[in-house]
Amino acid sequence: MSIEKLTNEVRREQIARAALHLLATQGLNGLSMAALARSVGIVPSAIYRHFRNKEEVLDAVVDALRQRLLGNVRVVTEESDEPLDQLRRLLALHVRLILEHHSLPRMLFSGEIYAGHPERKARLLATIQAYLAEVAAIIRNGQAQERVRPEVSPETAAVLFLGVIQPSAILWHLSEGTFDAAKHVERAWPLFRQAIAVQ
Amino acid sequence: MSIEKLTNEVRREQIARAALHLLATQGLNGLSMAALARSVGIVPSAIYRHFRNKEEVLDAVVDALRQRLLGNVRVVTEESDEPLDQLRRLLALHVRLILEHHSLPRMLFSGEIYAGHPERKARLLATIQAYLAEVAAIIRNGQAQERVRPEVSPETAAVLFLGVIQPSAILWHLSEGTFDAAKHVERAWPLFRQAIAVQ
DNA sequence: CTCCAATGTGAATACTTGTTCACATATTAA
DNA sequence: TTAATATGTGAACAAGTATTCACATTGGAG
Repeated sequence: MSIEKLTNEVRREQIARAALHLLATQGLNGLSMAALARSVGIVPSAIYRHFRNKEEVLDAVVDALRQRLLGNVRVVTEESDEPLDQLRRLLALHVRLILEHHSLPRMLFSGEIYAGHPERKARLLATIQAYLAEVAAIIRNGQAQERVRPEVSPETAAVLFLGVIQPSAILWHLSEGTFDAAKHVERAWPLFRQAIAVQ
Repeated sequence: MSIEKLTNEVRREQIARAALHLLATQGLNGLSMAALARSVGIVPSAIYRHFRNKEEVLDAVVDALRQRLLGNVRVVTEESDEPLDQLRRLLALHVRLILEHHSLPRMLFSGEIYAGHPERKARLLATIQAYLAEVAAIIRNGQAQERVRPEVSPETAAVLFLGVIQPSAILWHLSEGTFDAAKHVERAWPLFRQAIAVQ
């Protein structure tokens, strides 16, 4: 009956990861401090050694996800030079993010997480807009290389890019995996390409 | 200090409408029986004269929304014969639905409402799939009329159709109206059309 | 090895949750 | 007008919420 003690840094990350998982599987209502503590094997009050309150836990989750999203953009711009190819790869990475973290991206984009909390709401909007800006930049670059039609609005196309992924994430989650998100995105990509690419 | 009494039918609808509004503005967490009762000017226990429990309230909300969604499809098929025109109109109606009911469709499609409740989860999936099937039917009809390219998968295109609307609904809600959903959809429509239509 | 700060515990806090029940009032039918 | 029924009230409920606090235990630095 020995109590295992972990250093703050480690526990903090462990808690954030568990919170992310709870949020993805059970929704915001499922993320109680009690449930969170149970899922990492400690007592609720112990969480407060690592986080000031629940707000800080949620902020950590949002931060973690923002890093993953923007990290994906960095990866594809390093892997490829061709804008349309970059977008195709980004789509695949985003799908993998969804499959890994269950439906957390769905949650991020659903806005459930911020309900009634204007401060985090703003941070969430900023995160999504940062991601959109990166996608728009890729599309703008595609226009410079004459791969994307010039009359296409990069901002509009970027939002539509999100639309390629998001509904499939929801359907995948709702159908408990029956709906194949990866396959859908694979099929939707040619449509998106047709929507923005030259000829 | 006279207590106003309404007939079951009226009160039921009033409660369902208030629940819908609470859900749209505050999220699932904001929809407590206490808050719901307060918003219609009665005491929490009085709700149980009209609904067996909270489940039944949520079911009523989902039902109301399903009727609106499928009703929109019926409207556009009566208003127009040209499939692409039908889709354009359906898009506009869906946007109006979002603007009216704040972000309830966002919520429906986000899956927040069912978290941890498999029975309603299934009903929700069925609702969305019914809507998708209607959209796919329009697209299939478009292929028969040689307005939509034959190699396009109607099911995939229907999901992408959702993707035209959904992200904009979220951004509109997150940005507190700063992001103009109607304008985005207006601009995204030519892209979607380009994606599926014959040139 | 000893001591101390860091980490975990369990009880207690005040509040909110959904729901039930006996009672009161308003509306409707006889 | 009276009686019956539908609707609303307020108190009580057990369970769950986030959070605080005094105390116990651990791991590592001296």
